[in-house]
Amino acid sequence: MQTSDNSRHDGAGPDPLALDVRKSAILNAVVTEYIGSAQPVGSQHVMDAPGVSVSSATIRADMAALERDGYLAQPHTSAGRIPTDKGYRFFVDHLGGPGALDPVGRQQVRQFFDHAHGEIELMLEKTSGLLADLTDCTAMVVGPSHELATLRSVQLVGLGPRLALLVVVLADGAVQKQSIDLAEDVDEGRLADAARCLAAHSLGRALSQIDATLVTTGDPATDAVVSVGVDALRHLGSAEAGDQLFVGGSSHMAAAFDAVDTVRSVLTILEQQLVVVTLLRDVLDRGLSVAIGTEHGVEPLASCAIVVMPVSVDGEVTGTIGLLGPTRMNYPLALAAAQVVGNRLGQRLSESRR
Amino acid sequence: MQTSDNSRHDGAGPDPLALDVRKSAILNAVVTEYIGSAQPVGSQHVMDAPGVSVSSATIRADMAALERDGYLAQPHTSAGRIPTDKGYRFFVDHLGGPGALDPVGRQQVRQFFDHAHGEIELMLEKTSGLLADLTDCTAMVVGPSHELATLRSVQLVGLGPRLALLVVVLADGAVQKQSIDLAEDVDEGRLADAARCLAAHSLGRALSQIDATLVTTGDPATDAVVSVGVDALRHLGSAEAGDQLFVGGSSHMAAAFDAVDTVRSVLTILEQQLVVVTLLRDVLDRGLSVAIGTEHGVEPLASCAIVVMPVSVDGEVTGTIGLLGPTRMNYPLALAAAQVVGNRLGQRLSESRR
DNA sequence: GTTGGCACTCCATTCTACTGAGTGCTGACC
DNA sequence: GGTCAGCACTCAGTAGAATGGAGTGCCAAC
Repeated sequence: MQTSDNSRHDGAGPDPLALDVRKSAILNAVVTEYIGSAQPVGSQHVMDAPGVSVSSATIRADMAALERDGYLAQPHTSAGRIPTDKGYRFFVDHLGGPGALDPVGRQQVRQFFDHAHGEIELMLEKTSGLLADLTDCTAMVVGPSHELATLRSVQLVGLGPRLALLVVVLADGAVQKQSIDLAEDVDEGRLADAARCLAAHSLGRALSQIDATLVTTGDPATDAVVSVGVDALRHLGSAEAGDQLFVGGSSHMAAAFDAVDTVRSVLTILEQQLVVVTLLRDVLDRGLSVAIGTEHGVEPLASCAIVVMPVSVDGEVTGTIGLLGPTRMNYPLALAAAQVVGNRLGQRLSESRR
Repeated sequence: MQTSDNSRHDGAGPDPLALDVRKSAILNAVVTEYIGSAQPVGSQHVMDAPGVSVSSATIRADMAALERDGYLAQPHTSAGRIPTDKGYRFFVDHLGGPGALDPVGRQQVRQFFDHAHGEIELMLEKTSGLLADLTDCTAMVVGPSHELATLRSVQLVGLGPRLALLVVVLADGAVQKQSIDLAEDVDEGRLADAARCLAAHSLGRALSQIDATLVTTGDPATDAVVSVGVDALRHLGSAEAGDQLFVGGSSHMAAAFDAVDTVRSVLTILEQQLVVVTLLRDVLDRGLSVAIGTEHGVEPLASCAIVVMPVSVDGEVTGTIGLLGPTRMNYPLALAAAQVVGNRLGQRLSESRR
C-alpha cells in the first residue's frame, strides 16, 4: 500500500516533506474521525486519539496551523474541522497505514474466488458486487482487454442472405462477435472456406496482432469475404470494441451523500461508460492509485474520491478496478480491498488464459 | 393504449363502473396537476381545468366524496388533495387519454431505430437509455429470450486440458457460451467429433427443443463429451441462463424523490437483476401494463409505479420493456413511449431473426 | 344541485431566544 | 519557547411563539 511516490504535484505549502509528527497525528485523528462520523471534529475529540497527548488548547493551535496550510477547513467559525482534499491526500500518502480487510471480508473474498467459475463476464460483474459490498463504495470493474489473448477459434455463421456473424473465441474464454454485411449472397460453403482461411491467418495470434496483409484463397468471391472478415477481426482488436465496464453497488452513492442532487449527478456520470473508463485509465496513467476531489477532472465528482488498482494478467496490466466513494471514504479499507481483489482477480484470469 | 380490461380486482368501492363524469374530470385534473407539480392540488386550481365548470365549493364537495371513496388523500387538513394508488389506477384505466410522444421524442425514436445496428446487446442497452431519456424514468429492458431461436452453429473449443467452451450461435444473432468441465483430457479431434455430433442433434432446432435423448457416436469417450455438451445446451435453453437485463437512467430515480433513503432502497432493488426480471414478468403475467404502488409486491418500491410492455418478435412475446418512476409519473407519456419503442424494437428484432 | 360566504385548520415561514460545541486569545507556568 | 487553563466569543441547531395563507367544511340562499 502507501503510494509514497505520487502527489507533490502542487507546490502549495512551504513543506515539501510534510508536517511535524504531532501535526501528522492530529491530522490523522481528524481524518479518521471524520471518515467515521461525517461530523466536523473538534479539538476535544482529538485529545483521545493515540499519539496525541497534549491539551485541547495546543491541539487547537495546531489545527489552526493545519488550516492555514490547507489541510483542514472549517465549515464555519465555532465548528470543528473537516479535512480538505489536500488533507486527505496527505493522509493517503503518509498516514493511514496499510489497512486490511477484516477477517469476515477476507473470508468473503476467499470464498468468492474459490467458487468463482463460469463465464468471465459474469465473474467480473459479480466481482464488482463483491467489492462494493466489502467497501460500501460503488465498484467499477473494467474487463481485461482481450488484445493479448490468442485466438482459439474463428468462425463465420450465415444469418441472412447477406448477413453473417463472425464469432471469435479467445484463449481466455472470451467470445466476441461482429456482424458482417456482405456485398452479395454467399453460401455456406464459401463462408466455411473463408472462415478456414481466416483461421489459418489468425489462429494462435492475438487480436491486436492481426495484420491487414492480403490473404488469397484463389477464389475472388471468397477473398472478398475474407477481406471483410479481416477488417472485422481488426475492429474487434481495437480498443473501442473491447472495454466492458461493470458497475456494482451504485446504491451506496445514495447512502454516501444526503444531498439528492449530488447523488443524481454522480449517478449520471456512472451511466456514461466511456467517461468512467476514461477516468479510470486517466488516473492510472498519471501513476496515482487514489484521486481525491478535484484531482481528477470530472466536476460532478468533486465530492468523490476514486481508488484505482490495475489488474495484471500474466504480468501485463490489462484490466482495472476502481472504487468510487465520497471523499471521506475509508481509504485504507478501500485500498486494501482493491488490492486483494485485484490480485486474486488477476491470478484467476491468468490461470484461465493458458 | 387504455388497458381498459384490467383493474377491478378489489371490490372496494360500491361503484363497479366508476365515477360520474364530473368527478372523473376532477380526478383527472388532480392527477394531471399533481404529476406536473408534485404539490397537493386545491379546489381552486381544479376550477381552471377543462371539463370542470363549477365553483370551487362544488369541487370541494366532490373532492371530499372522492376522498371518501379512496381516490384521493389529504396530507393533512387544509391541504390540497393528492391521488392515492387507487386514484392513479382509475386515471390509467379510464382517463388520461392515449398520450403521445412529442415530435422531438418521436424523431428521436425514429432516428434511433434507423441507425440502430450491430450487436443485439448493445442495441438493447442503448434502447434502455433512449427510453429513459424519453420518459425521465428508469428504463428496464429484458432481452428477448432465445428459447425460440433456432441454432445455427454449435462449436466446442478447447481452452485447457480439461476445459472446453461450448459456443452456440442462434438464428437471431445471439451468441451464447458455456464452459464445460471435462472429466478427462480430450484432444481437439475428439472435441470436433463431439461438436459435429451435437450439431447434428441440435442444428435447426431451438434451444428449448433440445431433448436429452442419448446420442451415440460409437466411441464412448466422445459420447461422454457429447453428453455434457447436451447438458450444457439444455442449460443454455433454460430460463435461468437467458435473461439479460439492461437498466438505463437510474439517475432519474434520484431526481424523482427527495428522500435520499427512498432513492437508496430503489437503487438497491435495481441492482438485483433477478428481482427486477421477476417483477416485470410477474406484472405482465397478471395481464397488467401498469402496476402502481403496492400493486406489485415489492415493498421498497411502494412509492413507485411500473409500466411494462411486451416485446413481440414474430408474434411471440419474448422480451419485456419496463419503466420505473414515482407513482406520480407521467403515465400517458410512459405508456406511449413504451408502446412505440416496444413495437419498433420488436419489429427490429423480427427482421434480424430471419 | 349549485353557489358565495364564513369560520376554521394547520402547514410553512419568520422571528426570537437559548443552548452548547467549538474556537481564538492571553497570561501564567515549566 | 512550547504548553496549558481560563475566558470571552461565535454561530449552527433547536425550540417556541407569532404570522400569513392556502385550503377545507359547512350553511344558508339561489
